[in-house]
Amino acid sequence: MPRSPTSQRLADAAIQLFNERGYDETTVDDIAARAGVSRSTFFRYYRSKDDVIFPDHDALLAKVDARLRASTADTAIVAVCDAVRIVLAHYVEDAEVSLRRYRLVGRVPALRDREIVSVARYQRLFREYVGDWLAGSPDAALRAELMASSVVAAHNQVLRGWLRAGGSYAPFEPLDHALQYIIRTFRHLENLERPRNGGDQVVVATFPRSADPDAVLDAIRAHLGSR
Amino acid sequence: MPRSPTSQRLADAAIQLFNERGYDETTVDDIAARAGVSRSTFFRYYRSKDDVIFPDHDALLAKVDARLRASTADTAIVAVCDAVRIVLAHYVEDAEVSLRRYRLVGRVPALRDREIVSVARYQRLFREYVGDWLAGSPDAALRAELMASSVVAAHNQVLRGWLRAGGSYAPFEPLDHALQYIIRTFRHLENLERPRNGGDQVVVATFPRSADPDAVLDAIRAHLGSR
DNA sequence: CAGTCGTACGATACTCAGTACCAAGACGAC
DNA sequence: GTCGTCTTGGTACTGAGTATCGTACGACTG
Repeated sequence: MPRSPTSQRLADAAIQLFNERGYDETTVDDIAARAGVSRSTFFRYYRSKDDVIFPDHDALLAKVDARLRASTADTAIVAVCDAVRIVLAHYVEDAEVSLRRYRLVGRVPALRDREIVSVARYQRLFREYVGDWLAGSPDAALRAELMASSVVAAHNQVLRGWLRAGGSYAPFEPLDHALQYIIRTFRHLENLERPRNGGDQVVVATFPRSADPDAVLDAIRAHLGSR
Repeated sequence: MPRSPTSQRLADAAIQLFNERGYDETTVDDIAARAGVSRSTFFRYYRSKDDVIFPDHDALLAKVDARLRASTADTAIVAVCDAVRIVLAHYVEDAEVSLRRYRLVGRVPALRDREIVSVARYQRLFREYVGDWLAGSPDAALRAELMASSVVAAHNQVLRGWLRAGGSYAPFEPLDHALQYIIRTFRHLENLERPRNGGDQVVVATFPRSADPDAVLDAIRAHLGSR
């Protein structure tokens, strides 16, 4: 859906004014005036003053949700990692807007809070998805929470790096790198949680050939932990 | 610091009214009136209307920060896991208040958002702490973000369970259980990240003896991943 | 062309959170 | 007694967000 011209003019006016005078120093009347419309019209297009900065989160959330539902991945964590790519892709798509918003949000605490809340919505979506997927398995809720928060954290980390660098590279390899961390991690966790079907499992640790034997023993003990 | 009587009366009045009429339907004037003070006085004790629900987050944050600085743990993740206990302990300490707040926050979106923002502050604190600790090691920022978010997620998960159960048990064993997940996980991650000093390392995968050979190959490939 | 219906806009008025400022009382120190 | 400080109340203001009404414009129909 192509945004209406009025909506676009309002967004442009808002960004301009926020950069000129700052966010708190800009009133909705100012924005409306510069866009050449009335205050009423502003609130018809945006529910609140900060909505003009975070417009399409709802649509993006819906897209992510759809992707999750349509996923054919064989693991919850893989499905979520796949879905989070959509989010990053969306930021990269109009890098201009993302960068302007990033610089603005960095200066205005109220907007930072608002962004945190938005991100939490994605995390919640992931958590519920993984929770359904794992339903019944031990510690399902906990693992769902951990997976969701990890994926979101990885995404945020990569996104922030990309934004700080001014969007000067394609951030998808870094994202995949980070997500590999997580996938390996949770595959590892699944192994930890899978002493079933008779326990006919061989546990092996890997060490540098030069390692101190005592260190090896300590590490093995730690690895086995409270299993 | 024992809270002043006026502050206490205001908090009580607010809770009462929020439960009677709902949060949005209660004005600051109402609260002040029921507490028998003026509106001005309310804003002297609480910066905003929702501050009356989330009072001592700043103090708690400071306590957590102090604990981190004083930590003698040998691993960043252990230090953070230790620090997060303070937070849970604080909730458990006055379970009454925690439970009332929990029930209220569950019904009021604005308060939920506010709580999310508060939690993010802890996460940020953890992230910076771990980031400093790991400074220089590969993927330090990413790992710091992951550790911080995981610890916070585990804490939230345990806390929510405890609150949902009406605070009917001591939540510290569940917390330790969850934190064990994380500590094992990140110890694992450190191992993955240590193919240095010559790379004279043997990589070994572990599988049930009954596993399908193709599945084994796939898993090994995935495990090696982008290493 | 005339009538009409729906939509988008402007204008006004209102509620309420949050800020700034000032005046009055309480209370101890001296 | 008086001075200074600390707390409170009162008053006025800004600005976000809501509700409502009237109206102009265009489209569609007869």
